[in-house]
Amino acid sequence: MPVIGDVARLAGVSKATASRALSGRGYVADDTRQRVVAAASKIGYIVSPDAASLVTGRTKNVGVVIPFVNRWFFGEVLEGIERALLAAGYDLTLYNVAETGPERARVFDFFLARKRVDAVIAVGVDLSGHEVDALEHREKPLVCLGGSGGAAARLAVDDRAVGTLATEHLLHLGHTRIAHLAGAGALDHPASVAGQRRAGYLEAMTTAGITPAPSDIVETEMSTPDGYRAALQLLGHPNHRPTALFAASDEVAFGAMRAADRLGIAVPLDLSIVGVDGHEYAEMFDLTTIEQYPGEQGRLAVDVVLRLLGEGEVADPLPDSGAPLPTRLVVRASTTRAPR
Amino acid sequence: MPVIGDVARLAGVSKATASRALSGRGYVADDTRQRVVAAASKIGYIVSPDAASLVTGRTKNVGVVIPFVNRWFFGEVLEGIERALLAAGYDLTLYNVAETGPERARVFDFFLARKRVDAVIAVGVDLSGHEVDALEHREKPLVCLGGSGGAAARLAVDDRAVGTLATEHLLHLGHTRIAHLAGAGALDHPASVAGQRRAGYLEAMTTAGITPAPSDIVETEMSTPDGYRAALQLLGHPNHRPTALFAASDEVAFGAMRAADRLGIAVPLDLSIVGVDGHEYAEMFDLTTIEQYPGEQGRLAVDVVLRLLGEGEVADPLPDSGAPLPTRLVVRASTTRAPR
DNA sequence: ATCGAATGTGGAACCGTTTCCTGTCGCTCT
DNA sequence: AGAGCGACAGGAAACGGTTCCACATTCGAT
Repeated sequence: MPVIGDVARLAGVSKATASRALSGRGYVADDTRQRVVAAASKIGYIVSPDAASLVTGRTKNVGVVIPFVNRWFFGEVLEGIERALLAAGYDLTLYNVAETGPERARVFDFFLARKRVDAVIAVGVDLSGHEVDALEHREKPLVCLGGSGGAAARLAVDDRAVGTLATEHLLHLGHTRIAHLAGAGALDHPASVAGQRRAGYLEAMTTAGITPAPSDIVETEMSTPDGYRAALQLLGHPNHRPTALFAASDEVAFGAMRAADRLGIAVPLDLSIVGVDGHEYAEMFDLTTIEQYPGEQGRLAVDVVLRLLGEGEVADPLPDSGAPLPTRLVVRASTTRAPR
Repeated sequence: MPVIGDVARLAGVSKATASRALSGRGYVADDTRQRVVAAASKIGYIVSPDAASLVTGRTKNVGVVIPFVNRWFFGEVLEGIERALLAAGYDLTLYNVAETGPERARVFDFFLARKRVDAVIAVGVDLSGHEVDALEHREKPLVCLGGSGGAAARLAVDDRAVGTLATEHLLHLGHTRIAHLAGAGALDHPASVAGQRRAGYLEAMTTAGITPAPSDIVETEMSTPDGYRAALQLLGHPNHRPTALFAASDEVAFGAMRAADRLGIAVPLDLSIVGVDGHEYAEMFDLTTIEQYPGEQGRLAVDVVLRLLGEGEVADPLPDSGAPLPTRLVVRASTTRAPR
């Protein structure tokens, strides 16, 4: 395997000059540079990133910690991040970390603490103070996308407003008995995505002067199968039933639609359903939803990270760091006016 | 940031001994090791993987190239790989590479060619000879999971048999007019997953003495929305319709079920549907499917990779390298006897 | 008692880059 | 004409580990 010394010899220059010519830093005469580049490509030279980052301290690699890869939202974010990072010449090291536990601690204390990543993007994970400190102490920039606990740069949708908006949409349609399939984990972290959406729901209901029955709020994982289960539980009592349902995510909503179908409840005639995410399937299922744009969010997170790393060329200005990420209510056929 | 010299000094030993004590290679007296370890943890020492891999030539990092992260099958595989790699102390660098093109070439010629990964796992990607060579030339082990073109270690389901099995299931139920929603890309790569499943379907039909009408084979992307579109096209002519449908994947099958619902076609009364994958939602949708176990497949791929890397501790024996990965037909309510 | 192997430790070389420091030009400015 | 500066190139010192080699000790076997 050729090394830079080989390139230098072939081009008739010193290692120092070869390095400068290839990296584009420092003064190199134009024809010299050309000779070096030609020599390098001739013998198929490729720099050793290990050697380079050993001396520069930069690895051109960012770590992504993400609790799921197989939930639509997270998958989209991951794709967005990957694409943007690749375009910037960065590698992406994936840490799929869900629950708290020894495995998670190992990721933070061992994997991320090593010098292998220049920065970390945490998506949808509720970081402990200890975890944030560990990163900060190593001087690794940290960007949080959603989730909670991050003291650092944070990008997030206003999930409370999302919850309010979804609920108000149903209220405006005349519904009063509005149930909520709430994302679990809300209790541990009231600041979490699911907790915020639930808070927004409660706020809208309270503002409308309605107190939801406790049995009208059912916790569920943010998945279709569990949404199905939760919806069966919620809708199982035929005598008195909600006329509308705010599902904490589109995937939950799909499960609820399936449950309604199974129970012979017509959507939207007997039950209006609204979800959150703008899932790829939402259009097919005619689901009213509050869209967010996870792929774009991932791209944005990369923008911020690159800026934090002093990668100068990023042209577009930073989005107002405080401002929440955009969302949009898309009304489809799964919601309609409340029956009299 | 502490370096190994600091640890050595604090423990009163040489760098060499400290290194041996921490890595567990070579002879170190037991009490010496303890002193070194204590010193290391006291000052929070963590090895620099760059420095280590510079000299050893091993990075403890494997690259995964995968065309989608947001299709269920691929997401599951990725999760399985991640978990297994993490457990073995390896990092996973993700390359989300779909189409052929300059971006893909860049991944293979630049990213993967550098010394940053010890090996590559390619899942579901049809590798060109050039791409395989590039890796081989750098002496990087390559494990292919599904996909085609890999000359190297390959793990795969027998997708032709899967196609046959699914079709035979429908034939046994008395169906004769059996349509197929075929995964696209089959033409470019007849050896691809989708191409094999289609071949299996054709084989079973031919064996049964049936020649499917060309309009009964519709190509679709392996996604629910596109399955929906394709099924609408397939089932749109009310006069003569298939009584059964073999969808190239569960996700396609879900789209087809939705399309049937939309068209007022009852499943399974008017139309039996069988899919492939064992998708997380299959049970909820009562979908008959041929399960495969992508998470497990990912774990297996990691096993093979680790073995190729000479990671000795992996206890369980290699699965017979030629043998196809396991699958299982799971019959649910989406298939039933053909109407008379 | 002697020898060889096994065990334990340290010094120094090495991995492949980047970058600091020097040094040589050739040019412009005073 | 001499000083000063910018462009260019090379030697050598890092970066932070691992491992080869040499050397010292202990111990069991002959």
